[in-house]
Amino acid sequence: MSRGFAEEASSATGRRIGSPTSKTRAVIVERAEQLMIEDGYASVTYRSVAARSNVTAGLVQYYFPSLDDLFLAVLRRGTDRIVDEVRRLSNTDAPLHAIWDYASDRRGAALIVEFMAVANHRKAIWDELGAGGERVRQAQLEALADRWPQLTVTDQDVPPAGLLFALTALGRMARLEETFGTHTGHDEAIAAVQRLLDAVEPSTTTADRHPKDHT
Amino acid sequence: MSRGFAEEASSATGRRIGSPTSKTRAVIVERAEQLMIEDGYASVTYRSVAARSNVTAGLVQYYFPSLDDLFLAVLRRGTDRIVDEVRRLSNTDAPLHAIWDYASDRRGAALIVEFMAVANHRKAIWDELGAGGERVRQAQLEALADRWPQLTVTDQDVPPAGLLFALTALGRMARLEETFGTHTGHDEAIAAVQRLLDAVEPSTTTADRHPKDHT
DNA sequence: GTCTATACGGCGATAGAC
DNA sequence: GTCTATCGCCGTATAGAC
Repeated sequence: MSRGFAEEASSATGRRIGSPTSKTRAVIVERAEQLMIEDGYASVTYRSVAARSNVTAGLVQYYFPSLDDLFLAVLRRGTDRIVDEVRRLSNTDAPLHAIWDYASDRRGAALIVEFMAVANHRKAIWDELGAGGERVRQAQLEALADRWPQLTVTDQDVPPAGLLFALTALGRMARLEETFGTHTGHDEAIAAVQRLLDAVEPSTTTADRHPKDHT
Repeated sequence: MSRGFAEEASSATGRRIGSPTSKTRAVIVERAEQLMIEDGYASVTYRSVAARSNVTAGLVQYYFPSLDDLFLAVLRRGTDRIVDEVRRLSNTDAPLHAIWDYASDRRGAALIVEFMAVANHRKAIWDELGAGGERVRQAQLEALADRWPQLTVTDQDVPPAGLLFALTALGRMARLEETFGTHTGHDEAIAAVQRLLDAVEPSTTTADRHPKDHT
């Protein structure tokens, strides 16, 4: 799921940049993602990432001339991983349950908040986040559309894309609000979704559904 | 809609703090909110707020010993304003439409992203954001519960709180994703919501519904 | 290609003078 | 109430060692 083009955020000064395939570089991206999840994006500094990666701050800058370049790398790696996982999970015979599980993922919701915050006023990351969102949703839609004729959606004439978005919005927002201590209405709405899902997609496969976390 | 207690975020050092009723203070809070909406919370610095308010950075710090105190003041003022507005809007004979309009507000979605980002790893703001979310939702639920018996919700046996959350989640998430350029499924889901709303709450009142922005 | 050392202005925050 | 001086950390840039 690599992309094949660069599109860096840093200014076009004549500085040298480390190889994209460097082992050190990969470690830095991984540690930066850890820091971002644990302490928020504001805690991702050259100095803090360097300390976690056991390298110097200058070396981090060698691979990522600006912090935005580092955020972009973390975002891309994450999106690629998610698209792969969505493809894998959706190709079961319970695509709707898979979508719901993905939307209800806690770690995913937390990372998305961070990236929305980072991206909100930085164009390069803004673009990548929007494109990444579409990439994921299109992958989901593809898997869903394949199975659509076999599903018994009696409820309303809401097309697959609409149902996909609705499930995503409900799951994500519940997790988001939950994070901040707002709960009113969650149980009632989630119960309704579960009922709908189980009616449309009888659990012929695994018994343990709706895990709260995954990688 | 004031709160009546302080609960500051700043450390309990023995520093002097400006009066909460100061005119200068009110100007600072207003300018800080402007900056936050326009350029994001990361652009809210003592120096930038001071410049906008035509005072020195030191004076801003006299009223808000830490930046968190300033964010808290902006958040509280905003929540109070929203609760008032929700109370006013919900006491029409179309509470569901009012909820939907509120959830679909663009400015609201943008501010919430900013505050989620600020609050994510700062306890004092985290608490206030969660409590504020509940305050708003309870106000909405109150208005909705009053009219619930008169509404013809045929769809499923989803209780008022669940419907309230679902409408909020769908509207907010659509606006959020829209901000970043993700659109797939929005039109389909929103059309379904509109159909549901119009069926349950026939438009006996105003004709122009679903405004995209309000204060 | 990898990596280090150093410098600069802006930042939040503190202490204290007017 | 208002404002200044100061401190340590930050992103970023540069010059150069291996």
